Amino acid sequence: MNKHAITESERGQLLKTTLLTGLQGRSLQRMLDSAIVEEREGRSSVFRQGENADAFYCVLNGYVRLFRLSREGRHADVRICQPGDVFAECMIYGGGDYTFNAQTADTATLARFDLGTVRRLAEEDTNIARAVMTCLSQHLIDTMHCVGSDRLNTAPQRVADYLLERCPIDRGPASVQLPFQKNLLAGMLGLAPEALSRAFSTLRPRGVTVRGRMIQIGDVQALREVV
Amino acid sequence: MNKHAITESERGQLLKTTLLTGLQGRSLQRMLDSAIVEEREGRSSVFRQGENADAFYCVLNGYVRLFRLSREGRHADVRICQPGDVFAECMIYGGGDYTFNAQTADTATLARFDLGTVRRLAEEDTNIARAVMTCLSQHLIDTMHCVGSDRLNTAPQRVADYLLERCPIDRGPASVQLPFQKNLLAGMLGLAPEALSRAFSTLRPRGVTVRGRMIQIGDVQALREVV
DNA sequence: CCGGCGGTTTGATGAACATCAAATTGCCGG
DNA sequence: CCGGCAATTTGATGTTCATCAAACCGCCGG
Repeated sequence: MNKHAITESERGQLLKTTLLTGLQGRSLQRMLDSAIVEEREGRSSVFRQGENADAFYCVLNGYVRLFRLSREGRHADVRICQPGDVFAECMIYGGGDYTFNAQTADTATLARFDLGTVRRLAEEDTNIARAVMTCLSQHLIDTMHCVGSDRLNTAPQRVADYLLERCPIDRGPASVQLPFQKNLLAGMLGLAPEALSRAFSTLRPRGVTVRGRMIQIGDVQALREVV
Repeated sequence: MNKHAITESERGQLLKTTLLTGLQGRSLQRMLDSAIVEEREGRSSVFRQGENADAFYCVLNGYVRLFRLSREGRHADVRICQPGDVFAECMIYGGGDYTFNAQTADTATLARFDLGTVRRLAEEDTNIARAVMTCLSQHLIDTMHCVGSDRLNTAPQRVADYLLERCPIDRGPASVQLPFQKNLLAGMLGLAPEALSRAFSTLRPRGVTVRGRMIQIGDVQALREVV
């Protein structure tokens, strides 16, 4: 793993993250100054469940799986983080140990923030406190949505939801390019990879065709009926 | 629904909520001053999904279901709130509309906080900001735990988890008194009531006996093996 | 062009859980 | 103590999804 201070292009990516967007001037600079950039290999562990929490992260590039392991060794993704996402920021005020594992899915660039430092900054600087609260709030809303979605919708419905959410248009045909392996999408939707594949098959009569990472949607309106 | 300013005994209960515990002095007083207490009947709707969000709540007494409805009318609980819990606080900085429904399960006493007012207080008062962040963080950690638990554990394991978490002791026999109907427990664990009942049956050979709301555990150690 | 490898799909099977219906229990007011 | 109602349990059944195994595909290095 390669650690270094922040470069100009990384600065641009950091500005797009849920945490730093909305910050400017002195507040922004303080946050940027406290960041350390890490270049990581694929499948590298960022932290493990049970370890003492000392940092949280922004994803600049690549993907990170957050997951838990059962005693018997089964594996369940809790969240898939993309560029722009922030993770483990709940530990700033959550204290104690990490409650899940984090592992890069592919080579990834992360910005690391020290928990204590940011906690101090948040207490001094109202703007930073607001940024943290906004980030936590959005994250909580998303996670509650995830619980509801898991409990309410079947696999094809969750897949249709995902596709519709990144559909630029409202009606007629469209195409969606998956930003990562189907493997990760399965984890994001709480499915085994096989189940994702079958969910796509189920959607085929509804006008969804799959070619690698490229998904063609015959009619967006029609797909909306599935959900 | 009966609305009134805060009484002395309600004050005591509010102090125990995730949000106000940790606050004192002037900061605490500001929050208390902004609260309105609502006495509600059972099954009364606190707010609905899609409505413009203008308030969040602390539960002083009784229970509140947070749930989503599918288009076909199916129903899924996202969270069951108990006395001491705070809900919809993610809207302080989440903005926009409520993303789920809230309904009292039984007669309940809630403290209502105006979103705009508390947002303003949080910007002025570092202590209040810290309280909000702590509350959001804990809530987020719990909700992520819920996602992982739903995806990783079977019904009997989730029930065992629940029982063990409110078990005062570490080994030997114990008993746990459910604070509410099994109906609510089922919703909390993401199960149909029938599935909860069957989960208890599954645990019977492991030394768990059920008599109404009173659950007897033969050996806590043994139950821990189930998880 | 060939072979190999990882990711994906397909097939077969079983476990877990929802759903519907009916029996049972618990609880409350009379 | 007796209904009566709601909550819970039990039974029967079907759906959904995980799991294991095998086939398939795309991609890359030789």
